[in-house]
Amino acid sequence: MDNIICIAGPTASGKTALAVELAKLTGGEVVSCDSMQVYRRMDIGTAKPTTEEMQGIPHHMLDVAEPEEDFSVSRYCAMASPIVDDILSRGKTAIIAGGTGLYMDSLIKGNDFAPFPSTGVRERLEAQADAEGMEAMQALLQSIDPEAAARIYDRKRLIRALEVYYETGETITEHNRKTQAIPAKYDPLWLGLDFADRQELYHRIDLRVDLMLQQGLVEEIQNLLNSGIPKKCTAMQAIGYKEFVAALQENGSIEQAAEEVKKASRHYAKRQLTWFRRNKALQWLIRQPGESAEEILMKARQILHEFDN
RNA sequence: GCCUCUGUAGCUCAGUAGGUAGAGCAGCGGACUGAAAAUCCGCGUGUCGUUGGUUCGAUUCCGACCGGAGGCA
Repeated sequence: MDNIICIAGPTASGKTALAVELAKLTGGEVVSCDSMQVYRRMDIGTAKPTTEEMQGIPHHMLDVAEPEEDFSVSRYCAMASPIVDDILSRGKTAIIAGGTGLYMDSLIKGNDFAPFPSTGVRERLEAQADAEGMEAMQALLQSIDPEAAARIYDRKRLIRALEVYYETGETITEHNRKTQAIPAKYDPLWLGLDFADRQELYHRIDLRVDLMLQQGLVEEIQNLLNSGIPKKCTAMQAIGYKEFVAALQENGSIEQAAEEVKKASRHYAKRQLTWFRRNKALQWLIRQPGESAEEILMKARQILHEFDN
């Protein structure tokens, strides 16, 4: 097993704090695995760890892109993988913590991604989908990659499957089969955070959203808007941003937008759990009602200890 | 006190011309290979307020009672 600990879990489950504690314990460094914390000037709404929360522990993969930029899994892996290698080469533990399951799995597996299409390809497919309808696109994919057509039914993935074929001449099914055959790049210890009582998680989410508002989330968003950031860039799709942007620009109430943020966060937390649950190597640290973060930390230490011996 | 309306899923409400009921939201489950905080798929048993009556059969009709809203005094 490599000297790597992955900490997965839904939003507001305590990943940031546990990562720092384990880093202090093992002499490690934290590698954030979060698709939104990579953006600069988006601190409050992404719950990016503060300097105080970091407690002197080096954190990587935070503030590595401008909000106007398009970030992606492949870019994340290209940047994070050398960082992990560097930490390991210095004999330290890499603690990969975050809630973006696709990024985390891809980093660990060392996924190779089909290239992004040259300019215009995606736009052309989008236009074609608008003009001819999804059934036509489905039929098109059926003719070049029946296997993918059978399992893909949402627009985004359908278009991606087509563009990969047009760009590389290889179907997405072939591409995926090849990358899946490659053994995983790293062999980490997987830890997962969850709550026995789901309502407890949801309550924490509510509190966190209220706290973000107190900390000045609306001002942070106003600053981004004042800087002229395009509303439809990837960063502005973040939960906690898109809802308030809409409220600000359409004269909606902040209170109502806050409720929407809480709701979207609950849905998101569920999707995160669904993603992580299929990882059978992951050892869950389930927090029982009334249990403290310290008790969870103790359980984590126990698991680490077992693996050291 | 009287009159009218109302009580169906966690919430908002539909419906059954008498044969025990269904939408949205919430909630739950799932998928996921260069947008992933994105994108998409699936899941609806609940004393039909309580209690009598009519009926082969009542959530549905009738009565009483208990909530709620409004009106008149």
